[in-house]
Amino acid sequence: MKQRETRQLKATLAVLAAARDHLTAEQVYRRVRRHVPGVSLGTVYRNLDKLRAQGRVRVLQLAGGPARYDPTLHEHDHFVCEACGTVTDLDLPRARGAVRRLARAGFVVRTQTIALYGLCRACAAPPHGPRAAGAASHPGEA
Amino acid sequence: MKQRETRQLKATLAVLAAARDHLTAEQVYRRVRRHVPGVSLGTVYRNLDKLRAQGRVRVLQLAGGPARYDPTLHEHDHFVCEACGTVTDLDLPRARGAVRRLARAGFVVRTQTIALYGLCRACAAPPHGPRAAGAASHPGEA
DNA sequence: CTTTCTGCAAACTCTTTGCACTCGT
DNA sequence: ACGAGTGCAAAGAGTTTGCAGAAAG
Repeated sequence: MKQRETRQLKATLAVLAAARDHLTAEQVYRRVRRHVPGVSLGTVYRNLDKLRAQGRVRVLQLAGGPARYDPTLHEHDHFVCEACGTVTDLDLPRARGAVRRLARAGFVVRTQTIALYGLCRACAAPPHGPRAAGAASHPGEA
Repeated sequence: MKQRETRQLKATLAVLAAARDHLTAEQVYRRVRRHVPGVSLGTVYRNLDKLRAQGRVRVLQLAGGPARYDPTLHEHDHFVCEACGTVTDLDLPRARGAVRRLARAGFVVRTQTIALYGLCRACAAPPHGPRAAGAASHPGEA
């Protein structure tokens, strides 16, 4: 029942903490593999879920795509570029009044996620055409 | 290039329009099958996507689960019960100021989705214990 | 008739899991 | 030594797609 500090778990947390973007499980896997060459993707998933259960990582489920893991713990919001897939952190004002009203009506509100979808600055005003979806803005992943 | 009004498409739209909840593709499939017994799930997916592309249906991608199709077209928000899975419509105030600021910074904001997660009234104050996840509140699905 | 759409089934993506073995503690 | 953690590979959910034939216009 007691948590162990395995190399795989430590490396996973380190990768997430070091990343300023919002990595997918696959991306975390590729980076963890640099430090722990033999890791399996299954283990990365298990550890990511463990970290989530402990509240050490947040999971972002964005429209049509793999889950993204966010090491930033305080409640914040996201802008998702539909062209290049980049996720940008935002700090939007929360609808506190409405939440309080729900609470009074008997609901228990645990989390609130706000996501904006559209085109990021780079893709909206392309000097040389918009970037390709997915990889373009995060090269050299291996 | 021209759209056809097939029985399958008509039935799919009718099912969505009649549903006051937020159906998954599987649920739409089961209901469409009542009217067009031979439909395939693949066709339902194709038609749902067609409707989405035409802006006749909105797609809700909620944390860890299948996509849900929402016939309500105006921008609105959702409360998701983590216990029974029910999705409730909300109308929260939008962060218009922040969106305008983003637009001025060069971003193109196309959609904004707000989702609250927690326990609905029924699951928060259970007279006879909380409902089981998933089916409990939507029985009789055929 | 022409062209889009359909049913079927296989393929695909993302994620979870059973099992035997490994490694923290 | 004990048991949580691991690697592997297979299974699982959800969704997409290629193809030959059906059917809308």
